[in-house]
Amino acid sequence: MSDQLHPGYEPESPCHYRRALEVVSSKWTVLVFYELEKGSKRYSELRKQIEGVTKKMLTQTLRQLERDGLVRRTVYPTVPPTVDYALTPLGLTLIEPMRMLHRWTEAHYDSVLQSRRAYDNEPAPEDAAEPDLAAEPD
Amino acid sequence: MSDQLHPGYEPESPCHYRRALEVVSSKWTVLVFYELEKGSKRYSELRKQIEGVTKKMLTQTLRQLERDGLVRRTVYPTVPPTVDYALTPLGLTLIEPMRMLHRWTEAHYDSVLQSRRAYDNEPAPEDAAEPDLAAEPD
DNA sequence: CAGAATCCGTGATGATACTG
DNA sequence: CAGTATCATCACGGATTCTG
Repeated sequence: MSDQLHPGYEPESPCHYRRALEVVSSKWTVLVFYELEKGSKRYSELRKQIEGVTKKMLTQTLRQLERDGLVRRTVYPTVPPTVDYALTPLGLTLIEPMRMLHRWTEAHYDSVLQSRRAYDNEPAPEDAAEPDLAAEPD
Repeated sequence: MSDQLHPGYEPESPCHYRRALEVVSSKWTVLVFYELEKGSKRYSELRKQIEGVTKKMLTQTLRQLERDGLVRRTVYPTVPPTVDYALTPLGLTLIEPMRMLHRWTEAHYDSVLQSRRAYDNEPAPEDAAEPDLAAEPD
């Protein structure tokens, strides 16, 4: 338990914007959420669905979500251990806000990418005399 | 190799959930957003409002937002440089989703904190026979 | 199967100093 | 005022090994 997901900048974030992200913004959290949205799943299930996640990070993410009361962990005392994860009622309330972000991305992510490309093509606006359109040849 | 603020797990996040966070989830991004929501501000203004941010991080955050097309940077050629930052129309569209998260936190953050405390008081559920209510006296 | 423990690289972040 | 540049740290996250 050496790894804590959230470093201790402050005991509690003063801003509600930050508090929300504090709960959600981990790399794998959203993906776990996305999977559990569809229903409860086993540990190995999650590992298969969430490509690229290591056991360590998956466990760590799930533990944090459990600690925050967003996910409930159920252990069945079978001979090979069986552990089931599901969203709690509290966790379910987060689905709506996350869907909002989801829809925003669907609607505007192209614009973001476009803006990034445009930005990356402008070398360095040291002298803003006249806009030079000859950025790159065709 | 050529990585900016976001680690290159993949060229572009396949999941819209993650894409949204890719844009928003930086530590200072939300705070900058929170300030610019009220109107355009100068660099030094932002530095004063956002406590604890260094010039480096503020610049880095603003540059990223500018690159993503969410913030517009305006330089006035005064003798002491004056730089103004404001949300773009695209940036404004992000306010709504972020408000959702904001409200979620206002409504449920107490539950999260409560859950954390409860979780931290349970030492180690090695044997889950019966729920022991005598965790620790007050 | 579902983790725990360990080692370790990398990169984000913070502090400081310099610039135009 | 509004940055840039450089350095140091340290937690995040990955890979591996061990366990019940």
